Amino acid sequence: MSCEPEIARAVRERGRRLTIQRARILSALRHASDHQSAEQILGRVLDGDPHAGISLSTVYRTLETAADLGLTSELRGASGTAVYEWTEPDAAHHHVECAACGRSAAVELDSLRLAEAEIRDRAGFEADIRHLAIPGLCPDCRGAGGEA
Amino acid sequence: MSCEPEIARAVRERGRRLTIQRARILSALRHASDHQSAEQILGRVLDGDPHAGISLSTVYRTLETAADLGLTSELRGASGTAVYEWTEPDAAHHHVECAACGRSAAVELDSLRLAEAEIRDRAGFEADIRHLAIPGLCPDCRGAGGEA
DNA sequence: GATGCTGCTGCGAACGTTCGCAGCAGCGAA
DNA sequence: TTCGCTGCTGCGAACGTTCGCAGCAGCATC
Repeated sequence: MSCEPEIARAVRERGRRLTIQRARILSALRHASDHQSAEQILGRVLDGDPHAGISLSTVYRTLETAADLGLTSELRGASGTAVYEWTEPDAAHHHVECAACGRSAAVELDSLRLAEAEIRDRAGFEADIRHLAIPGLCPDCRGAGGEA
Repeated sequence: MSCEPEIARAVRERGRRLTIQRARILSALRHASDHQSAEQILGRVLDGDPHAGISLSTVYRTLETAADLGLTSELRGASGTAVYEWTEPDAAHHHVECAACGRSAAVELDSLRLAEAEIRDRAGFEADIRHLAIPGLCPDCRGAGGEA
């Protein structure tokens, strides 16, 4: 489990170095079934090896680097705490997050491709809407009378 | 300038209290020409009256309350620092922010209304896409070869 | 105008995240 | 295999933001 050739290749391919810390952090995130906060990821790494001696700064930096490489993506929900997930290349998707209970769901939104075109036309910007956290209300909280 | 009847009405209409602090903070944001960070808003208030004695906590809380009332909206860009703007009720719009230089532009995106329907159909969530900060590259930075 | 309820405020501590720095270690070259 | 460059790391401080608490003050009522 110290190898993960896919990770190693992806990191080195773009001139980045593969350190033990990066391998462990990315491996932990990859095998997580859910979104993970930086602290949770560090917990998982230290769970596997309490002597790993990895700092939270390194987790943040690794996740930033990995996002840059397209391996992971960051979501900043209403809670304020950022969560991270492993990005399967073929699974472009978006997240809706309930403003009342915090639950989130993944949806693929074709209409956002139109939005990219709209943005290019109207503002000249090249938008990047591959991952987006959209606020809303989940079915349960809608039924319960919203957030009020 | 201590009155601003529109603000007073909007605040009281929903059972909130109109305090001097709220009036000053919201007035400052309303007359700002641009997005303002919490600290900038506090600066503007203290500029007008150095003895106002308003704390940063109050600025944050007021902005949260006002967002709840629909008077203001919060944007969390890539910079990490939240900025706030006065919300004209008829000017629903979205923001594109350049990941390279930080510049931002406002666009109205009709396609996002489709996205709301898509989200309702596929996830059952009632999405709220009135204000959204979308990452991207501005025309200048696109021309300059992007961020790579 | 005086009174009471309770929502709002200032303070300071705490949280999650980023930054600067000195030293370490991955990777290519010899 | 050894060496050197420089990208990466751990540490700790700093940043922007949120939270808990005790006291203050807006507003309704009399």
